[in-house]
Amino acid sequence: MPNRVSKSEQRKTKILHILLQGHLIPIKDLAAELDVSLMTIHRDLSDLENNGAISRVRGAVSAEKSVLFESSYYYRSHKHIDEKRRLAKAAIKYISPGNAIVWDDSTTAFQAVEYIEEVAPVTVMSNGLDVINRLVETPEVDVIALGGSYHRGFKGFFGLQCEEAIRRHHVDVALMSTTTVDGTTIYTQEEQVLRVKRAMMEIAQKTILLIDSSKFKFSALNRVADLSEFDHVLISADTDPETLQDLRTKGVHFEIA
Amino acid sequence: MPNRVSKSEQRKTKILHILLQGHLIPIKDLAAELDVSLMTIHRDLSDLENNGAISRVRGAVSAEKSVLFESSYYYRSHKHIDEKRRLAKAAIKYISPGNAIVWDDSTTAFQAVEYIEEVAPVTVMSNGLDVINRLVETPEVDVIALGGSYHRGFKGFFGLQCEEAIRRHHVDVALMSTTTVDGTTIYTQEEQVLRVKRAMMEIAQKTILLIDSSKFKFSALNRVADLSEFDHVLISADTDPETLQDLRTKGVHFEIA
DNA sequence: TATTTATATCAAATAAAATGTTAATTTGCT
DNA sequence: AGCAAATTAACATTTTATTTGATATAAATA
Repeated sequence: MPNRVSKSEQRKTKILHILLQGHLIPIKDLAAELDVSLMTIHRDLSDLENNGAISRVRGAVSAEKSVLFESSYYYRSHKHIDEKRRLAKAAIKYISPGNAIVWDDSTTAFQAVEYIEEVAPVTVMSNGLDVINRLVETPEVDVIALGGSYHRGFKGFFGLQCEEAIRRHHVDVALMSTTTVDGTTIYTQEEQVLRVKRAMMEIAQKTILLIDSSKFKFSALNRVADLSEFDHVLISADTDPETLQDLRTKGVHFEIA
Repeated sequence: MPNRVSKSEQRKTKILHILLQGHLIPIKDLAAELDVSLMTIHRDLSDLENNGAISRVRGAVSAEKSVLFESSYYYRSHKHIDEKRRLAKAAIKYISPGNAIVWDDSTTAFQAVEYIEEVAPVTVMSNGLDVINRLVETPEVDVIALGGSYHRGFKGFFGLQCEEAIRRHHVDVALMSTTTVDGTTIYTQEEQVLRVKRAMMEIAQKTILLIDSSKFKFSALNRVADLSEFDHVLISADTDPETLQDLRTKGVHFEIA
């Protein structure tokens, strides 16, 4: 399966990368760097601005602070896709036909949409708009949307309404990812994301955490959980061996995918 | 703005029309009637089946009973678009910047997405997936998704979860449509749709009902409300004058759009 | 006002989706 | 089982939609 990421999405991701370097970047420089017309850059910037990822002043742009934590959708979405897909595929084996599953808004969990038909029929509950839109096309899957306030940066629904919607249910499996891992603890940057993840963990019989190799590099504000709280922790085979060894030393049980 | 309805959607609507005539129609006949290849018809039928609109037996198809009430998405969606747009546009004037609005999953209310920017910023709450997907692209609009179980026929979210999500809120305006009008009473075919509409009416300061001319022709099972319960009733100018006169005689206050 | 930046418009290029042909597979029947 | 019809799969072709850049227009800044 080839990469299905459009040129413009790739370009927007690159723009964010560039903006993360310096403070205020002239728009002309972006056009030169990415070798497209000014008009195209303007259009990209307009999209990014709509997603709350950047702010524009006349002639220049900068990244919003929240993007600095690599949590924004554009920043997350098109990196390490192969890893994420591998992790998602490995997670599928913990799901059985007839199960109800809850799925967070992470791009890692999203990749599981590709494999869900293998274990259909299932009921999938999610707060991620992309997940919902995709599964709605899959006849064997019953979809439950967790409502809430839409967050353009995460392309998902959050807030108290979402948390209450989660707690109305009980599911067999919770499948989720995280912003970052430090030691044996996982963290995320935004409180509302934390709350949703915690609620999902509470209502699930079995919890599965997917960690791609990029998650070991950053730090974030809010503690979500300890790795030991998950029934299955799946870590990408691309992860630095030292990191893996360190986790083993700390007594973490995990599976490599 | 030209019609933005794809050929295949138009064809699927035609297929449903044909199926509503007779009982069990041979697939070959459909291909001949619509002048496309068998393969294309098979693909269309597969889509319709996924939406729960038809059932297939080997060599032939028939419409599902629920479609007979014209409530299925395909059946509803591409008819009387101009009327619906006019109604939606007329309804916009009851919305002010800063308002919170709730919007049902009707195709009539959906048309209001075209005009919502005129009164932005607003907060829009809806159980219709198309509405949500569209408004998420509109920067000035805060979107609240009402979650619930996805119904493929209506392309929306329903059930107790949805109703509870509605009742958590209070909004300035509720904008909705109906399946049918008989006398001064509006009806709908499915109980879960009824429940959602009633909940929306309860939480709104001001309720607006949009009725296009086709709504006066059918009958349905569940009483939703009386026209007098709405603050504003907007009726399409294409409606039969006798019907309008009759409503006036019955003391209904409405506006023509 | 002069100059730069931003947006609108439209035509060309590119990408995506729909369609039909043919081949393979499945189904229902005897 | 074996046959015929129906369905699905695979792929080439066409059609449609989206993206892009050139140019024109408008808005902002100094």
